[in-house]
Amino acid sequence: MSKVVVGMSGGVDSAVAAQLLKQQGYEVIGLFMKNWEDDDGDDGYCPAKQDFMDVLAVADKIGIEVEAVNFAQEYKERVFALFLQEYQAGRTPNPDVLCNSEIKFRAFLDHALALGAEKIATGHYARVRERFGKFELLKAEDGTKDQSYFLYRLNQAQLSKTLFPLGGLYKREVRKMAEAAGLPVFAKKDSTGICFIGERPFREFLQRYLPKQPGPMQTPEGKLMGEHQGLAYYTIGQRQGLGIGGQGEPWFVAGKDMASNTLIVVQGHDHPLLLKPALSAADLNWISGTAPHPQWVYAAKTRYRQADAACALSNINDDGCEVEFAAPQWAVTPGQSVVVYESEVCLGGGVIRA
RNA sequence: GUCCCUAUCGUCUAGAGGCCUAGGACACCGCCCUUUCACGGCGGUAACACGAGUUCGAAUCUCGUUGGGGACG
Repeated sequence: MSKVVVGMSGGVDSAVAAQLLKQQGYEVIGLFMKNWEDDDGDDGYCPAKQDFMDVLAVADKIGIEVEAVNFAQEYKERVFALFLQEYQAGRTPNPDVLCNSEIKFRAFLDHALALGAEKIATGHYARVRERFGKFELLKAEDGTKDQSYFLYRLNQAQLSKTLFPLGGLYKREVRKMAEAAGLPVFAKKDSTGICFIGERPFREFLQRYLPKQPGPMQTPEGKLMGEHQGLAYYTIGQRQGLGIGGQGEPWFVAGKDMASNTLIVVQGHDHPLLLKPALSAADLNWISGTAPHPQWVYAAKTRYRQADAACALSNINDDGCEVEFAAPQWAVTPGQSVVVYESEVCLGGGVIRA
């Protein structure tokens, strides 16, 4: 009987994942991670505590052992530090992408292996397929919940040890199974916000780490439209929080000039400066271990939950590549990830530079 | 310091006596969406500068006061 360690968050998804594995005859151990403790001194309730209670309740129900681990140190060093560094540089990072490759599928994986597990599992909606000795990352069956975007930084070694029990299921089925199995979290609301940190007023949160740095908000022509609180607090395509009222269409962030501490804003959702026909990416990761053929037609997402956009890759090398889209993409943002697909297969991707 | 124009939600405005318990857009707030940040969808708060008239009835007419804008000073 092979041993699997399941990452359990306290939500429905990981609960059902654990339950399915148990049903399938694995020796299942649940592992609860606490990776964020910056707020522990603050008053107010601690959601992590409730989550752990939920994990215990679920584990008790399906009859598995649970352990809690703390990777707060690792999270801070390998994810959060870079997160802040990117914001400071004016980019908009995606911490959850790093969290997966550095914490869930590294620190956590290592820990599980040390416990004698053969595999780890999570409640992610994605699939792994072994083909010709290689492991492929596939989109989830439930296209509306597909989370392969967040997993594009995984490699062969990581995928070879990973199970995604929910990959072939629809979210509503998962909830039904949870209810049928009597799992107490069957109706629990999906969690959102940065993984392990949670949903919160974002600007306020960033301000705890990055000081305000007010400066001008200008149109591309140089007309002063207002004052921003600090370039780091804004992202390309952002509309809310600019405070530009009055005549006509809404305003959006189109760019940042770090040198002059100026936020560039434009009016109208379809302003040309918000549309980019191509981008360049760096810090690439190809899941198969080798870069895809240039010139073929692929699909890519520039942000999570975007529709796939037809594109071609070129100038692929160790440092980066270029991605050209069939149709211009809206609000392509440095720091976010481009993730490349070939139909259902997630090939990998990189971090957008420009 | 004579005369003229103008004064509506935070902002830009619709409104030319009853259809206005004042409409829209943008902003703002909330909810939904969402394991990033955003986008998006839905909803909400909020104004007739003030006073006195004329009218059955005034945001709309008149007269003052106050605040803005104007090639005689």
